Amino acid sequence: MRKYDYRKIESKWQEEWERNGTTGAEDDSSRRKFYVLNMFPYPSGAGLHVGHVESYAGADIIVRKRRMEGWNVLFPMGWDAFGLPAENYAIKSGVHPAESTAANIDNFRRQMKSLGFAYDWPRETNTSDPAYYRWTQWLFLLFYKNGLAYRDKAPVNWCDSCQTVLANEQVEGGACERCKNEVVQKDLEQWFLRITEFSDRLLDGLDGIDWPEKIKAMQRNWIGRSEGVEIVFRSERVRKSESEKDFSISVFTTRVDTLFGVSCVVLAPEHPLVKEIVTDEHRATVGEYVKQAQGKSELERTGTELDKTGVPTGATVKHPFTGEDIPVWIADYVLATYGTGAVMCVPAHDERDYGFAEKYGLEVKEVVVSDGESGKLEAGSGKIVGGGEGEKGRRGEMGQAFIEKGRLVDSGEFSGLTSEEAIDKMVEALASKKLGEKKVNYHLRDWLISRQRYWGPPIPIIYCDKCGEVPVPEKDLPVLLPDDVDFNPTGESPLTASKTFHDVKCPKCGGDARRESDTMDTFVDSSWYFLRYCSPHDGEHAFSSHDVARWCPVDLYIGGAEHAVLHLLYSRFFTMVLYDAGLIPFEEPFLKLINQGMVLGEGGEKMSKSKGNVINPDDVAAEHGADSLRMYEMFMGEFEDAKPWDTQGIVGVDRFLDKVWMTVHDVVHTERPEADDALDRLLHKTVRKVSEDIEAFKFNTAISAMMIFLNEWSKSATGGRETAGTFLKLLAPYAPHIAEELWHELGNEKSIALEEWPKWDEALTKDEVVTLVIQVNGKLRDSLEVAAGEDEERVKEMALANEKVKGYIEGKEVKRIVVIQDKIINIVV
RNA sequence: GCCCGGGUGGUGGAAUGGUAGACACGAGGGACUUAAAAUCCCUUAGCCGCAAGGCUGUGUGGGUUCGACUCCCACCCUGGGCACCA
Repeated sequence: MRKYDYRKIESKWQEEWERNGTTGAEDDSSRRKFYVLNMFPYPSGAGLHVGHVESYAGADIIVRKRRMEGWNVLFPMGWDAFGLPAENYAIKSGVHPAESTAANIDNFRRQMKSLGFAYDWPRETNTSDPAYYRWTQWLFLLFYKNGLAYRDKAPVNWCDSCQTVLANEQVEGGACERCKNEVVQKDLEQWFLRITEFSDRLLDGLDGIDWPEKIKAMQRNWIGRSEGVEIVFRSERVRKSESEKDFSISVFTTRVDTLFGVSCVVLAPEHPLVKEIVTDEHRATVGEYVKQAQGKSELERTGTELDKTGVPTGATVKHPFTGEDIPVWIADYVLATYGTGAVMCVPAHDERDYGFAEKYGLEVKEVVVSDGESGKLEAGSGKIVGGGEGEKGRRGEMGQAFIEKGRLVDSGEFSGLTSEEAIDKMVEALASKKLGEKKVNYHLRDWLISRQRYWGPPIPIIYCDKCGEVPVPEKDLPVLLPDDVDFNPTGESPLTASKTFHDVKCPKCGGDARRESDTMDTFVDSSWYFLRYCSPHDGEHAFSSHDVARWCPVDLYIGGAEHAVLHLLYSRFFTMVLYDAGLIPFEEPFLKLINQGMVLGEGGEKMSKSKGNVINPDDVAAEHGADSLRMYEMFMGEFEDAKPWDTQGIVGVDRFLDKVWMTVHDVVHTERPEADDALDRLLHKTVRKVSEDIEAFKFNTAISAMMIFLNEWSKSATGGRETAGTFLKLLAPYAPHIAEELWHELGNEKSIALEEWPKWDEALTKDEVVTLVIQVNGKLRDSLEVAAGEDEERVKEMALANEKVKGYIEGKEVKRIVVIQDKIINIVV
């Protein structure tokens, strides 16, 4: 049985706060601003998840405390409302995505309000609202005008089950991140955003922002900057027939120092030179191999690990230094999309090359870079031999290639140089022959934003037979999504089915034209939503530069880590583009990022429908109240760690809140004296602990401190209205409803959310009497109660006079006494 | 393979060089009650001991230090991310 009716007081105060606009940001530039943002949710049919609650409650606590401290805080919420699930639901049920999305949003909003999150509701934003996506389209045109949006035919990722192309970032291990279906490569004409132009800025910017190292590392890896050398291998071939022309192959390598170990040059099967260079003798086998490689999915090609396949082309190229003939092969372990689509194969110094060379019995050149200890590769076998003991033997066992740097051997004029020196010298030598130069490559690809689906913002482009690609004039925005469409996916956008949409007049020449029928990736919507919140009702601009300059960048961004190389990378890219366009005065959108830890099921496994271990926050709130739910999630463990749900554990928080209720009521109804010295000191300690812990996101230990205080206070006969008021202010960010109710029962009129955050007196957080631990040789033997700040000599005397201590030091020589003031004394004998 | 984390009671977790296990759950015992619920009080790392007390203990093995969960080295296990990027 609960001690109070949380249902009644929670809904009462939620209505009251909404009526009085208690939680809004103010248009007041005289106070310090603070912009806290939760990643906005996709409003799914399943409603809010306890993981959402974790994230939102953490942000809400920070926000409420900062507001009480006098900051002008912006804390908005909105909906990432476009996306596939709504469309898939429409295919199944016939309900229009706009309709199901609106219903889901209503449910999400109801849930959020029922949990008392202090969002600035008048700023609510919905990406599927024409008033929003009009500006998403406007931003696309801005990119287009600046040469940052382009259409290109390229091999792209296609998901057959979602019936659309995907960005590289949306492919996980060769499968669609959404449906886990295998992704295939297709050559299609698609729209791209030129994110690669920002590779270095996206990389460098990471150094200046306060984000988890993990996310930064993921972005660095994803951008994948790699410095190396592009080497040109020339054919200089002796022509056997007219069809055989001279050619040259560029390869990219980060290890030009191993150039004297090259066994062959390997092209990706898709490399454009393949058809040109293959000799008549090998044309059939090469053609067969290329066909077979293209039939393989990404998953098959990358899944085979070290089992390399390939075929020779019959062609040869000249080694740039020795002039030796180097055979040219094709193999599908070489990626067409990275570097030049061709590599030099150096079996002695690269494990993949080693595997390839071994399989096909290619000539394996001996080690050309050595650490001076390792043995050489045994001619022909490729095994490292003659290593001897220790280091060398170990390396031999692990086999294969020596991939570290060292000193060059058997490398002509470069022999004897270190790898680093050799790289410089070789680049110089290659450059003078025009056979090579330094080159930087990136893993990052341009962002493919076309989607062959309905429920997204239409790409504002018109194709005219006469004028070609024509951007929709700004005055004609938004390009509205039509309603007369067939949702069943056919591989073409459902928008092509709409005649009213598809057939238009060219804005330039007035002739017959057709609209681009693809929509944009929903990640485009979410790349700028944090700007829209600053002036959500602006009908003239995507955002007001004035308001954005006031509120942005976002000071604190809280959300899941799953967006590391998606939303979090794209938003940074958008921000840089808008900065360059002179529209915003900053280059990084989110100064500090915190990832909440995942809330796991009771067994410690991920919550999932199939496991049947999903906890519904509505159920928990109905049974325990919103305050208990919020507070329990904060108490479960460290905010950033994954933690399992424990249905039994929440009663601890119930009991705590009940005890708060009883204790404050006792204060209200009896004439309790104000806190005595001991309780007052504990209160000051608690104020400090809670204040500091909130700033450090250590909500669990802040709650623990409040529990400790309450346990003492409820037992004490002292601690009146003043104590109660201070305590309730500390509690208010965590459990806003009960705090508000009791605050009013104490006789206050104004909302506790508008009160001032309590301060602590540093002197009162220190005890007058401290427990001093006595150790002998580092082992705990006894303790002393002494006045704080007691003199060191005096403490030593007391310790040596201690009866227990005497027993341990009797007959031994005291070598040293270590005294740490007010903490410990260690006697070394 | 590479890059981040993490390993502490029956459980969630505290403690970032100074009394390991705060706080909470669970469990055991007691009070109140005709009874139950609720509440309150006590016990709760392990081992030895009637007790006073002692010994052991933070994944494993070493090291630094008066003192190590905390710092250093090596290893084991585990969660997550990336992965034929040349």
